[in-house]
Amino acid sequence: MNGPALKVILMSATMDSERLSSYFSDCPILIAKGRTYPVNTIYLEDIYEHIEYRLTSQSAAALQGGLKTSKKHLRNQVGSGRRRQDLVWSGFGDDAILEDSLVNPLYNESLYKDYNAMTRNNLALVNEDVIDYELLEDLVIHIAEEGESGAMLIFLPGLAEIQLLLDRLTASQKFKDLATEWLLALHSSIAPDDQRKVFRIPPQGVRKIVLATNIAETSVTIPDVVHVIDCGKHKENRFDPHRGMSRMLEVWISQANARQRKGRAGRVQPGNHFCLYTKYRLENLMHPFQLPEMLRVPLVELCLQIKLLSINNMAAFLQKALDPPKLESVETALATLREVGAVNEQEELTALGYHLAALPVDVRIGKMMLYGALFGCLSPVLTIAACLSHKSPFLVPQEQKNAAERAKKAFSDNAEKIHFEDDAPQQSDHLAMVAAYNGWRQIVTKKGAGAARGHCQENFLSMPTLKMIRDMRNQFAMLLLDMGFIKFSQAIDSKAALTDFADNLTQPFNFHAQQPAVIKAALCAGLYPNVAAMDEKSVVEGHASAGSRRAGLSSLQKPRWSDGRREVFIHPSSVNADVLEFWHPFLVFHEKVETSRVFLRDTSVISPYAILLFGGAISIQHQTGHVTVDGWLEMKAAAQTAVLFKELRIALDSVLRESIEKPQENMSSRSTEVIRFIIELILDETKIAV
DNA sequence: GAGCACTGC
Repeated sequence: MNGPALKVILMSATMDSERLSSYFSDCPILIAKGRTYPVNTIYLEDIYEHIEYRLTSQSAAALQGGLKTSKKHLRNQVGSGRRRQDLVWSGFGDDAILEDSLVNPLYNESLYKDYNAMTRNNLALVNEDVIDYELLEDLVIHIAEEGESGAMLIFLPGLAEIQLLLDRLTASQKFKDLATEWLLALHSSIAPDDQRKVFRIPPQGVRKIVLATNIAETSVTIPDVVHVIDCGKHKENRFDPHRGMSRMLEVWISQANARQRKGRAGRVQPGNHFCLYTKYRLENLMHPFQLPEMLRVPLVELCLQIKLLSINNMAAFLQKALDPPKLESVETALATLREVGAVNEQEELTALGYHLAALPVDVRIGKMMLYGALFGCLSPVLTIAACLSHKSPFLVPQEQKNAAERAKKAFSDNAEKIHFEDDAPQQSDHLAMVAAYNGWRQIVTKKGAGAARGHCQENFLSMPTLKMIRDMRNQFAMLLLDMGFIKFSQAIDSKAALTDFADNLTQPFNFHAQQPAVIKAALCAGLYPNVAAMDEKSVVEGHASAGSRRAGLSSLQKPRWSDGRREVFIHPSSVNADVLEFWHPFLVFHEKVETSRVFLRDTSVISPYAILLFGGAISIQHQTGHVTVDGWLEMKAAAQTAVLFKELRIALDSVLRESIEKPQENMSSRSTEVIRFIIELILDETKIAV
């Protein structure tokens, strides 16, 4: 056949067609697009030109100061009376420095010859890196008063910014005088029912104004939008392979994002796209496309899948990708696979790696599921796995924040005392998820969907998320069954009985499903080395009797935590955020994200036993009676106890190897004994004093 | 004292 090769590419609706075309410039690509109307673009300079707005050196200074995105900082930035003070606080105390910093280094007089003096003044002073809420407010009011009818859609980077503008508009007298507006927020953490409100059509004479994140860029389409206001920024999650964690950064959008946002205006009639950035920035400073995903995310799962294809030279293979990742990123991913035990020192896929590749989850979550099956706590571990890989079922409606937090805390405190045999507060976000899911599941089966919906309302749970969690649990359970990790005490006779079999508490894989200590041990075994330890100075021996599990560690102030390399913070949404007294000085977590600080999203307090059994290398300091795990996790233990744990670890490793290499076969009686002994140890820590 | 958004085996 002659002529250019024909390439057929199936595209999802959200794929960036223009970026794709740029990759395949050698052959024509036909792109089908929905019908749209022309959209008029109004840049920052045009906004300044057309609305009465003067950026004074005072207000510009406030914009200069607010480079950080913390909420406190956001609030300071927009407060009108305290700007001078804020400047001092920001380190701009000296007026001479202040004046210097007010000059926009990007300002190019020659570009704006045809604009009026005030516009030029504003452009010379403005710091585009900071969102100007005063301008935003004026612009919204301007459009509300004079713009043609139709909904307004405002793109902002995050929830804090949405709330800030919402508060500003509600407080604005001018805006109140209009009294004909619908103000709505759109964000992924808003309950689906509230999200749906953005689709309603307002009555004649009322204008709908939606404040949204980039959820409205592709995921949610509001048909009647006529005016788009684009602040030009969004948040991006970037994985830093060097530090081994993700960071949420507020960055400039790309030209492609800007095009997509603009397109949100012209779906029912010609529209307007108001940009809070200059034409110069769009054309010369913004990247044509967003940083490709392969360069932003951890490559662990991708590398595991590639290993499964028996491709040995990982780095060379990935260099063939459209956007080859950095070598460092590949190295980090391989190091994680080695750490988890999915590949050996020679980088060959192990039996464990082979099983993990078949599970559609993060490798550590996959490992946690295998441990859950082996240690008889499958049901709760599947729930935790589903929550961590999808999303938490807990809702936090802004208006009922405190009540929602109390509801979650009640699940963690095991308030109903029906989910776990241990009735103590569990200090665990993960066990709160389990309690919430189990409670919901019981109500669904006993009283039906209607009652369950009421239960969700009362307890601030998301019904769609719980349903998704249920489906994911079933999927995971079927995969584990196929692999041979799930064994029934008596054969299941029909396919129907397999539905929700993972919930069956009479089966061996669930013998310990109601014992928090066992579940937490499985968590630690899977998620390790994602653990944090209380700062030495924060550890104060508690009031209860020594040696007892209830001993507790009390601290008058909030304890400080470390991941071994830096100070880390329990995320404020965690049930452990305000706890002063912990059962043990150790936490296990799944995700560590840096925003304003390094936060641990979901945490569970775990005992030193879990770390001794499932953590890294144990080293014993015979003289001092201290044991160190992985060189930084320190605990007190008699030398002979530590030696016993070291031996137990060797026995456990061989049991795991046996069951992972031949999951279909029944475990040898010795292995069964080892597992039984370890579970006894986990359940009754007084057996060996640590 | 804080939460861009998707997807898939």
